Amino acid sequence: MKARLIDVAKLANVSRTTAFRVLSGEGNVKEDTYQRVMKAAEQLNYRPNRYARALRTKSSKVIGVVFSNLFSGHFYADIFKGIEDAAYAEGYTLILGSADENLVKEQKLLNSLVEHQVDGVIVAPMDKKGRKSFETFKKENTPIVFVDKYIEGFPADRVVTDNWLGGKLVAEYLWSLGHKDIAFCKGVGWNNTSTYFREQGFVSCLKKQGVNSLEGITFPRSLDNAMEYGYQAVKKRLEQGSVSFTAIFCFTDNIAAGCVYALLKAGFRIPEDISVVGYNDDDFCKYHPIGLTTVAQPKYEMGKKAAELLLARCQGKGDAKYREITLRPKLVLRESCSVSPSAKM
Amino acid sequence: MKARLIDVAKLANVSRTTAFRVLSGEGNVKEDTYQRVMKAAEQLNYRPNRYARALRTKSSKVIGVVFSNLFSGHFYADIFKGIEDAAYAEGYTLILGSADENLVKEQKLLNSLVEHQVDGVIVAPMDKKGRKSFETFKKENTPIVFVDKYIEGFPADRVVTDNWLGGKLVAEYLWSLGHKDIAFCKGVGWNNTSTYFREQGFVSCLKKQGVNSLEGITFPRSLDNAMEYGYQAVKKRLEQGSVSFTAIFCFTDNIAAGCVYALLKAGFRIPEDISVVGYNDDDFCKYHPIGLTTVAQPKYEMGKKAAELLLARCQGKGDAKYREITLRPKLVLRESCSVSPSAKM
DNA sequence: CTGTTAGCGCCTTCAC
DNA sequence: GTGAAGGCGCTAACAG
Repeated sequence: MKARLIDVAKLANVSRTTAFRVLSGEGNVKEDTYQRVMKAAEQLNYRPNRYARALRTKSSKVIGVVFSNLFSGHFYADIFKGIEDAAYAEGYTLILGSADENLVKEQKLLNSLVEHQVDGVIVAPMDKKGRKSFETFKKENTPIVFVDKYIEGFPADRVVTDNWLGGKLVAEYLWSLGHKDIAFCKGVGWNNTSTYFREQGFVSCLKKQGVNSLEGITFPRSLDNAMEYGYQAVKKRLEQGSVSFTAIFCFTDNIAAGCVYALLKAGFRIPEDISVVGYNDDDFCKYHPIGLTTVAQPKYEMGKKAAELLLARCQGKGDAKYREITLRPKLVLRESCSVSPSAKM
Repeated sequence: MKARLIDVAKLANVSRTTAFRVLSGEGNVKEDTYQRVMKAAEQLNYRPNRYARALRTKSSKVIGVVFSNLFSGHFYADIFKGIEDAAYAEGYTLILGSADENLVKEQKLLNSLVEHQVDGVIVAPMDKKGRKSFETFKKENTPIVFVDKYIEGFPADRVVTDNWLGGKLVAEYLWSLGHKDIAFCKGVGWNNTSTYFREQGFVSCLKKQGVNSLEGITFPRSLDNAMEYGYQAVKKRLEQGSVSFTAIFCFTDNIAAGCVYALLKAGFRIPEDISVVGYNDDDFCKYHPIGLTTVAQPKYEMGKKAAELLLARCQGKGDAKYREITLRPKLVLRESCSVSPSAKM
């Protein structure tokens, strides 16, 4: 299935050696030959097999990293742990890469994984714009399992939580406390299924109830620090003028932490003046001086299930039909929400 | 250097196939033969070469994990990012494993990395008791670079920060604020160079100044959640009776978050009644309602330097002498410390 | 129960 | 400027 050096060579009508010389960039080759080989390689989507190479050169170009403990208590960290446990139990090893919210890097990582002949991949795709990368990858016949986020209509298993429900739970809760002027703060440039459904569930539920005002608060900058993002978003909003909302729903706990900080600095009391809800139930929520009300997702479970699904496919035991596992989120009540001050008036 | 299947076979006086049958546990072999092969394998410390195996079986037993972003803003996460950037720039790939504060698991991870023929490893060793694992590993001639923590006297490069200085910085600062009754809260069972020196720097500096009391606060339980640990440690201490200290130095920010929470719940004001200092300068410190004073370490830098050192060695460019790079920590002042209430009296 | 043999895909020496 | 051939270490089909 996967193109080998010899396939490229044949297509270009040269020997393996010549093809190698071209592709490795070493040795002199006639311009014409060079072009033919390059074209053939591209056509076949050739990627060298790193295992063969490592075997031959005795250099794997892989580095092991062993930490005494991982960064647990955060969203992806806990998902990773779930994957790790399930994978190690079956003797599998993990290569981890972060796309840093950068589509090109996501693509590159996928390519690198093809070279590594991985048996499968677990991906939290960052944006539907990345779809093409996955389509290319899929041609290698390597199974993909989406976790947390997914590409709609793509032929792959997936394990997610019900984000629509998550948004709805928050909406209902805030509504039940009498909040009718509500804001939400999501990451800018987030264009993925999770936040999309979270927003849909939240907004549509409130609109149906007949909310007075529903305001989106954002700050247009890159996302390397979600806490800073939440902080800046609220700060900017406050500078623009007085505020009518009595509650904010933040799409992650980190954003919530930043919002809370900005609100507090500006003299608001939480929850008396403004209620805040986060999402994910990261560890710190519980130990935040204002216990953060949030929506918990079964993160570890998600990772574990994703790995199990993938391993089943790797071992040819996967269902013919792609599975779509949807786990339930859960509202975790703490102290950052109270009855709306306007309702009390 | 590394033992191959054929070496085992020769030593046991059997064919490769028989040796294979024994080691893979498949097929019937005479008890006597079985024993001979097992003994030979152990003697030679044989580990199958996963590249050869992957090439042959067309299954790598490796899974790729691609996340849209990583859990940045935490200690090991940022170190990992530094490693990742340096490694990817040179075409290297990373296998990440967490030992979960478990020596056996650390050992297993190392073994797995040997099978993977990694070109090198970067390790934050969790305890000097794990030394033997590294010695075994070292026999494979694979370079090791220690990051953050290290095994004393072990022949390997290392990149750390000056933890003794970090402890001293905190001690001097608290002393300058007039604190003379001070507590510290470190993780239980932590027996590594980082916390050891951190404690030494802190304690010895204070003793020299003539501190009134210096109390260690701990809670003997496993460390899966450092925030909970800090919380429980303080809670337990408060239950035991009244408190004389006016400041607590926590060995990580997570512990600090837990301590702060417990203190607040118990009615103490921070920093008016008790000052708190953390360590690491994780992102959340800045957005904590009580801005957390802490000690920043150049985490990303540490990871990057470690990777550079390792890559140099992998490419035969390493110094004959092992390098010991020590970076400087920095005290970050925020709002969780103030002049000692006893000094004001 | 044990051994012989061939080949995975790549890189590398050597010969033309 | 190009090609043929061999081997890295392991596994699996086939013999005995």
